[in-house]
Amino acid sequence: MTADSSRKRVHRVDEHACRLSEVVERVSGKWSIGVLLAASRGPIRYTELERAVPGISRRMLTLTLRNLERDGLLARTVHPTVPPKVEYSPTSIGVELCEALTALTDWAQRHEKAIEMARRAYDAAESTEEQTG
Amino acid sequence: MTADSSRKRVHRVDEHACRLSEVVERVSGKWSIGVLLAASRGPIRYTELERAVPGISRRMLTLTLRNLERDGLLARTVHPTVPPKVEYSPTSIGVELCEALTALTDWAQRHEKAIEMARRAYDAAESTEEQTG
DNA sequence: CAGCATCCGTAGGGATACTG
DNA sequence: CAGTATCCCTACGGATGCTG
Repeated sequence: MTADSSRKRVHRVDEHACRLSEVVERVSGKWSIGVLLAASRGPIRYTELERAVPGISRRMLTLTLRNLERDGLLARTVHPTVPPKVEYSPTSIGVELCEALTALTDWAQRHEKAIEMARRAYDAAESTEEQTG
Repeated sequence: MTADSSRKRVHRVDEHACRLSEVVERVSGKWSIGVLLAASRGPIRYTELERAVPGISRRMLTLTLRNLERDGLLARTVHPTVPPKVEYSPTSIGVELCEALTALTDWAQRHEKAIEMARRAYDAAESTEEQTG
């Protein structure tokens, strides 16, 4: 911490934040994580994914797959047979992303109790405030 | 990889995916990352945040701060002076989260070119398909 | 089987005027 | 200064019928 840096340097956070936001947006959305992880196991078919990600609709499965494919995280392979067979596999950068995401999973596991308590405390404080007013 | 695990075990992905989704949801939303990182520098005031996160409205700044505070990632300190002074600081788990997020930033930095190319390739393929049809 | 097309509801977010 | 309250709008996502 230099004398200069104490002058409230807001800058430089931006590039970092921007890059990070893009990654997060990539895996945000209600189903992206589920689909990505399910497909990260190796080749998996459309209908298998549908069962592997409970509650997802065909529409959302397709949309999510297209997005992941577009970003190069998943590869789509069509086998020109009848009936059609389509398989989704993780790409190398898709696998790497999953690995990077484990840092978040670890964090979540370490602090899930703390977060739960923080929420309870916050909500409790909110409702007592209403009583006071 | 045991013989058993080759039997397309879809299960167990779920817990992992679920935990992960919750973390991602926590930092998803258009402004969460920006605010979190800006505040992770140490105590910072409301108006300073407003400038540190360009483009954010008061409404969204407040909403984002409340969410981060509720999850215990940020702490809010009110100094009962006039004019009022409110400072936001990262909590320990907030700091840890930022550290965990660097894994994603690294990934993004390593592959930003590849992603860009994947997108271009995908979009190009899409538009040529339209021509063919 | 693996999608695409359509309709529709909700929640996230933008702009901004007002206030303790 | 540090918010709240209000209005509005669009993008995400759910449900479902159709098709190569």
